[in-house]
Amino acid sequence: MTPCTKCGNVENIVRSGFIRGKQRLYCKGCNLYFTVTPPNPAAVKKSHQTTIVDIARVLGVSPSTVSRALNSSTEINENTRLEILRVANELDYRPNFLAQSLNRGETHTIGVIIPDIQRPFFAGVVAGIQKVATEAGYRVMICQSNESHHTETLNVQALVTSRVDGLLISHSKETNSFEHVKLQLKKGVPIVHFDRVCVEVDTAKVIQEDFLGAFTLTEHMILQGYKRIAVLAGPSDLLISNTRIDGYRAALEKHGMKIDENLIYYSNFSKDDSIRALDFWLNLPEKPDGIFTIHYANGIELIMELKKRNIRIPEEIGIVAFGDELIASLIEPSLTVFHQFPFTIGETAASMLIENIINKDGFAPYTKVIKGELIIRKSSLRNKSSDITPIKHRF
Amino acid sequence: MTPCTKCGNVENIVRSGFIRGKQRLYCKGCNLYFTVTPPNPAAVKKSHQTTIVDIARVLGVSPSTVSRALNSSTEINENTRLEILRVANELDYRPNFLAQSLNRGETHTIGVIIPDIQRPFFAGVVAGIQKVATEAGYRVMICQSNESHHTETLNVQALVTSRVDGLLISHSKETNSFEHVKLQLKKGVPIVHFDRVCVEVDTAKVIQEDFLGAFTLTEHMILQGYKRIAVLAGPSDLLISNTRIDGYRAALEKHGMKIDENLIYYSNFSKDDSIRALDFWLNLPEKPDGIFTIHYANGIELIMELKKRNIRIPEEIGIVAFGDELIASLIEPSLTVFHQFPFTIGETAASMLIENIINKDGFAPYTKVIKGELIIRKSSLRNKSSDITPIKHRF
DNA sequence: TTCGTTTCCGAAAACGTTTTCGATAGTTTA
DNA sequence: TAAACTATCGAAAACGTTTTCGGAAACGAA
Repeated sequence: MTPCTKCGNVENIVRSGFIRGKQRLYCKGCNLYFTVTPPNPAAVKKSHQTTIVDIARVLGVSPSTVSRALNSSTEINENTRLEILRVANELDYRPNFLAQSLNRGETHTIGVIIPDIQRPFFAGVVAGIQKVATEAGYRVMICQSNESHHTETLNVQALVTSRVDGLLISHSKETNSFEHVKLQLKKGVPIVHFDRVCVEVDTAKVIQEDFLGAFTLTEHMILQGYKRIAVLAGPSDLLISNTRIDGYRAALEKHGMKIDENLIYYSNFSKDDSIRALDFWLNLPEKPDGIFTIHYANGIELIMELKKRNIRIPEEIGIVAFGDELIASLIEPSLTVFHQFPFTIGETAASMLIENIINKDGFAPYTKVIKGELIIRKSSLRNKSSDITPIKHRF
Repeated sequence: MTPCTKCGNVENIVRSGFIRGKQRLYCKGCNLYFTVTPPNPAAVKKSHQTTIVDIARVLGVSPSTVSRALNSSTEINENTRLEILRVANELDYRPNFLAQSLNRGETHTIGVIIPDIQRPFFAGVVAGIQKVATEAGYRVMICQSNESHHTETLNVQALVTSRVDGLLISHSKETNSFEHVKLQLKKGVPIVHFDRVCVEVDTAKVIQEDFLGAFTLTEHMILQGYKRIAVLAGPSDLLISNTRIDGYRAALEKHGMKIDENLIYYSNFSKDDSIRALDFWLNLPEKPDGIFTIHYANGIELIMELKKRNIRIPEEIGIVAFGDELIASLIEPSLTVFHQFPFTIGETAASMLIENIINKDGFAPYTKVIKGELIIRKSSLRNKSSDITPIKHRF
């Protein structure tokens, strides 16, 4: 029989069931349970990344000393430091980020939640974020909500579970409750909103000149002689969409034009919706002679659709849009836009977040507005002399 | 004086220097060193995320039991499991990802290195990667090399330090040595290459039909009657650029046309380079009548430039390009392309990598080719009848 | 009953760092 | 020439999990 692992005796051994598939034994003398484990013939030591302990073992010092050398603490002799660094280099030592983060309680990672990385605007923002983050020694983890409220909630949870040091959020167009961000904010997670912000949460924010941009675009049209200007808006829940509509209204009011609610069409930004809006407007007794789209992509779609229908731009219908991309300047006719600077928005948001992370307690949320720029192109230009220079309004 | 912390005696105490700013004492009786620490009046317990230990304390069980309940182990009573889950939910418990990863030795995170997130192709790839990764329960960490070899190397290091479970790489156009990936591969880090792959490293790869696509585009031009077809290539180090040139050569050879090396212009993909190439070709004694660009963006640039110079497309010069974007179909004239499917490439690469991660030992690297598609548009179409259907060549 | 069995749980090690607190030898000061 | 000090190092705790191993009670069958 098998002897007891403690007393080595055989007679007191009784079997005591199976545990995890292995026979279990009990020594009545020693009052000891044990299982018989085959001596594990190939106890192969897993080849692993070299650790601080490896270095310590090589040099016969303690792990603490190695840690001190690596972190260039003062409490270490210059010669041992050099020696440790040499060995570390020799063994291609890389600190284990997980262990470091766990110990320090910070990951030096920031989480980003955007609706869709494939939209050039957000890609630009991400690039800006990465630039600033990298320079400050932060990693970036990106999640896409795909314009879904639910996915956005999951993203927030996933990033918090990953213990990111802070969160950068641009909400999905669906999002109409903000409990998921409030919860994290209450827990002390630094959060900065950008572009699609929400007012009911007290976070730092980076926004565009939504109101002024819309105002400028609309006024540009008015000065060009457009009489009935329609708006292709976004979802009625979306803040930036509403702010832009407000800018549109303000411009009309300033110039004493009355506002026709029929000309404001709420869409979900999809191409189908754009065409539905167009159909709706063209069936109106009084058709619009100009269209302002909240989202530049819809402007492009409308241009294509109008061309298909042989409606001349800008003679019969003029078009202006919020936002800009290369394609807006290359399409025929080129699209008048209120140009935004996504890269700058990303840079700004990232540096605000890092500021918040570093100065966690003393940080007071504030809002920063990134300036945009009216770019007049052919899709709206009827009267070349009157309005060739952008109007500079500042409220 | 201060009494000894051990014997409580006062007479044997002598001062023994300062350490970290605080007076240090020595008890000769006890042979004990100690420092006087002010009792720390406000020992505020940091408000922290609830841990497994918190839950354990609440219920009077051990942390191991909580862990088992959370991981739905079998070795736990159903009632205690439910109770633990209830408390965990009540306290809004989130497992600490860092601790989990450190313990398990895997992060469930994959690292992605791309040249530039702002290029629609790579944004599409990233979206595809994210979809597959999310479904498989993996997080994604994205780095941009900005087309710099050095940055790419740093990216690899940063991701490995973060202990990602695997790496997805598309090389920068500058990269001409691959030691940084070889090193990680030797360490056992699973790596999958996509698009801009490298042959000298034995990794799984996802590539496009570079050869066939170029061949198809070139043959299309030949069938359309083009006689002198130029190529705007990429950097001469870049593999995919060379493969595409090979496809071009093969098509010419197949149709018995001789290859003029003057017509192959190596560029770094920049707009300036495109225009330089055009100038070069237009000053040739025998000008080209067709241009094939390795990168679709250069095709767009050339169309704009040719229009500016009042050179008719495709009558005087036709243009085809590798790669596709919305803009290629909207520009006037629309651009004939070999369409690629970035999203599919991302999906495929991600699932190959995850396959590699899961089956680390048994994984044999293989290469997958994502099919493309010839889309004939106006920029090359001279003879509408002869070549209206894409040619389907499969080698 | 009595022994083999199963079920459920706790103690403790482990993951790789950083950090706190002491300890020791050598160095300076009185 | 002690006493006070400095420079440098090690031991051990801590971060929050998971996992291994063993203990104890309850259960089943002979």
